[in-house]
Amino acid sequence: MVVAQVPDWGKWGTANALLPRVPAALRRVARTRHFARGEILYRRGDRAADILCVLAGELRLTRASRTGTEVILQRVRDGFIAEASLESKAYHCDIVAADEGELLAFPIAAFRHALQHDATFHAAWSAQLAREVRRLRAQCERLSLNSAAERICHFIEADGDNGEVTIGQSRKSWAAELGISHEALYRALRRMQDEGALIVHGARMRMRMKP
Amino acid sequence: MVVAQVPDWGKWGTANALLPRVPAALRRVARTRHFARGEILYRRGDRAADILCVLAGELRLTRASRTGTEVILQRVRDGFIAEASLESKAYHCDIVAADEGELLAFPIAAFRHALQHDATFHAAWSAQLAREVRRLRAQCERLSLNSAAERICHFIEADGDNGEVTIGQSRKSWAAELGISHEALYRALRRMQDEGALIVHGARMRMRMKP
DNA sequence: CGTACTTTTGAATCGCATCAAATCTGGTGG
DNA sequence: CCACCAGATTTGATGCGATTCAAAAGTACG
Repeated sequence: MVVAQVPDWGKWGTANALLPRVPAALRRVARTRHFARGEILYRRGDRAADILCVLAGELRLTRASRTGTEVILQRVRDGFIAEASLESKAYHCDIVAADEGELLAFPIAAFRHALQHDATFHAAWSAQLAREVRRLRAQCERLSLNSAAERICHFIEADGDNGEVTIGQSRKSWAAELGISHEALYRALRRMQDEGALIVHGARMRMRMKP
Repeated sequence: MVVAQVPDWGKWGTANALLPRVPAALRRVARTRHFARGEILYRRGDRAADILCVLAGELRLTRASRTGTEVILQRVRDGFIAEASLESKAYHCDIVAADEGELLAFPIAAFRHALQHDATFHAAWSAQLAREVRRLRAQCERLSLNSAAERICHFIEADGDNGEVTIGQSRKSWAAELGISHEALYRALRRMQDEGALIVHGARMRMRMKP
């Protein structure tokens, strides 16, 4: 792995809630790594040696079904990814770079040690896991809806702010996150616009209230 | 809430990994509660006052979609449920009893205090959250499959043991967990049996390897 | 023995997946 | 600057599988 000492902690950790709570001893053993778009950082089954935190770009936790379709399980642009790997010997998913960027890698043993000896940090970590649990429950709920339009509405309500959301990705990969084909997504968006239920401006879209 | 002092800690906690790690101070403030089949213990939006642990029977974390379909997000017969409520003021889902049974309720403030002061307990709690994260990711992956047969196979591989699984619930509610209608489940099971891909014995079923 | 619920099968309908193809886009190199 | 390419976007046609509504048969329980 291409690594380097972390140069400056001050510039990171503004958006992510957990990073500022990382204790000094753990910071000292963290390494940065640059990644290119499309790069596969870890594969399912690889030994889980590090806890990863995305600083720039985008990483995704994915799994390929038997038929070859890629399922997006987590999508992170700022913060920790694959948090559950702390408790297992190997990664259970692939970790791929959707956008060129940079990550922080914390050796797992040091990470465990820090949690064990810093209750504040441990509390922040638990809160992070709880957030991820809630996010995943919302995603399960969304995937249980059986029309494309319903999933789109659910996404805007859950991930958006007051009926408005900005899609931070291509529509094609948004479709994968919603568990539908990209054609179905395009058509559903078109129909919803025609019916006046949705207003689309590029990557920003807004639900319209029913009369 | 109908509560009572916990009579005997020795009889609980054999199957669940976390319960034996609960420190004494927290045990002293725990209460038991009996629940009847069909009872709704908490509704979405209710203030989250307790962390719940199922001792007997079955509790489910559910959410109703706009169209009225019930989505099953978690199903627990032995262990903690709605763990993420530790981090929020209110429950985000309904908690309903699928089978008559009994639960332990830990006041949230005392639970937080115990985590903060007992690193071993806190580590066990984090591990529990991580397990739930992995379980939910598997469920998301399953719900991303778009045929009933594929979801059945995925369930047997993920929740079963070496291609064999015992369904601990009615097929109707299994269908809800798989995100398909119960008719589709019956038909898919029938087709898979006819094709020789699956052997069904009541609640137990086994995948057959391809030649 | 009746009631409530699950299990099972049938028929009709609808929406999504899939394959195909055209257009548009951003980025690369000549 | 333009040609070119890869990938995203968009539209069309077709078939399949799931949903839905309906109804019968089986099962558990008081």
